[in-house]
Amino acid sequence: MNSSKSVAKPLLEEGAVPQSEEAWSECADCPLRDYRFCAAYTRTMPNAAPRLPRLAKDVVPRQNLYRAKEPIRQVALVREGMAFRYVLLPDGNRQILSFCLPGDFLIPSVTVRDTVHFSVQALTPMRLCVFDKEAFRAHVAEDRHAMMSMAEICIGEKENCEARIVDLGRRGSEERVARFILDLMSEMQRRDPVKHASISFPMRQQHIADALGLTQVHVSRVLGRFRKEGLISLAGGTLAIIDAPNLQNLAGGQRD
Amino acid sequence: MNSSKSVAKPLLEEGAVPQSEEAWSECADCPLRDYRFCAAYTRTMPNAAPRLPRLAKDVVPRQNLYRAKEPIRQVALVREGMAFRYVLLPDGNRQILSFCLPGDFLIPSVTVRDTVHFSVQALTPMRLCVFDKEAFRAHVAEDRHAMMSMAEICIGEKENCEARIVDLGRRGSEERVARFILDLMSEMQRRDPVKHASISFPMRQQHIADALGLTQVHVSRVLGRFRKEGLISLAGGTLAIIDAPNLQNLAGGQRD
DNA sequence: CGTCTAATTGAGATGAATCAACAATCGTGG
DNA sequence: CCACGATTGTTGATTCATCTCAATTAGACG
Repeated sequence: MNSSKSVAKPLLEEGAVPQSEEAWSECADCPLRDYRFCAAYTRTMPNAAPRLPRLAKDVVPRQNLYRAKEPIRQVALVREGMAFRYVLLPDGNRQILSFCLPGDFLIPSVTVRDTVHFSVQALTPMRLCVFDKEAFRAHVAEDRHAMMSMAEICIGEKENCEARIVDLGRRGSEERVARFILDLMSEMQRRDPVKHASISFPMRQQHIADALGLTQVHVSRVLGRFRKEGLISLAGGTLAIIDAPNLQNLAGGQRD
Repeated sequence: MNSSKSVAKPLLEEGAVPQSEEAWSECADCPLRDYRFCAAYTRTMPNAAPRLPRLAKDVVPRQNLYRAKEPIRQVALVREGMAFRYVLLPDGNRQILSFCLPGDFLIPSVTVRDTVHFSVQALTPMRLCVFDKEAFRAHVAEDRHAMMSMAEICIGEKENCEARIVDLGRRGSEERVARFILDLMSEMQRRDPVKHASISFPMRQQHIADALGLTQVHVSRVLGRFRKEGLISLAGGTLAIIDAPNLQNLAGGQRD
């Protein structure tokens, strides 16, 4: 099944010197400047230097960023690109738990945990902001804003999980796919409030299937139907919602 | 479908005087004394009075303890009995997200949220420990142990959600039911380390079905098979695991 | 171009849902 | 203590959504 044999390497090499000057200046132009943790992080800029050094790191699609149950070494935040969190079952099946979009931590629970039970893999080329784990925890422990931001993020993630449970437990395949598309669209819009007619949609049908508890073949059929009915257009990694109202209907109303 | 028409009343009446003396002394004999938040709460006992007043409250099966999207008024912790968290879909279907066992908060995210998207209903008669919401938040904000405890609890809940996503997305009905039973058993054991051959199992087949994304009819068949094969015994609200190894096999190995 | 991966399409199998009837259990009041 | 209605669980027959297997086409990329 999905076998990428690459070995996970630490994102931040041992003994690497955090390039805080360079990293620090980058935040100023970052479109995520005001989003969630980044807002807390850049709060005192440009007057004070950030208390927490940051390092940039680029990764390549299909690269394994973390393997389930290994000790987590650093804290990584997505600056550009997408990744996904997944668990591999003994029978070779894969369940994707969630996708990491720009502004997300790869593993938010690193705040409290040294290990998690899922793995993380890059879906596109990515640029990550990497923090030292202990420094990050110390920072969160003493900075009230950072702490609140992490609490907010973890609870938001739990709410997403719960929404997904409802999808998997009680909705049919068309409903699931429609909601998936709409959710992704609105998440992207929250991060970049400029309204785009279309968004980047780098996941393959296999990813959608593994996230929604379906088969790639079945996802193909559902997307085919959506296209045929003029609800969406999806090609070359770009998605556009053509008939939002009817897609909403198929999705069984708003999510909340 | 599941229509209990009772109106949710605040667990703690307006203006009620917290009976802190009485409540305080009760913790000493509570079997949950050393479990999670309770451990943090009773940490300074019996030398100092608890900083956070507590009130006992009893409720009755099927009673609605919280309705989705209403403002949360108090913080409630289960002392005895069970409840479940669920969402009701427009089509009348119900998805149970999780069960609240002794020692659990009904709504852990009350630490940060004033509202959540699921409802909570008592499954058995319950005894609850109720805190004032603002006092609780103030307490958590200033007590490092309480804070860590809440972080631990919220992240643990997220991990449970993720495990459930894997179940719903990628496992068949027998696997789901077997895991459900084993998980419940081990949760009960964590709370009461005394080894019992059987545990209280108050949920109806409809609850199991709504938790696992199945039908009550199908759950009946699966449980029937389990009984026939001598894996479990389940009657009169009491469950015993007879053949743990084979049940584990059906469940597709350990959960982690 | 040729090769590899991803997507489409069809035919048939299957696990779980649905529909329906019935049996067992529980709680309650007489 | 029994009789009753209400709730819960069991079982069979049938249907349906989704999976599986398999063959084919379309894209991506050197």
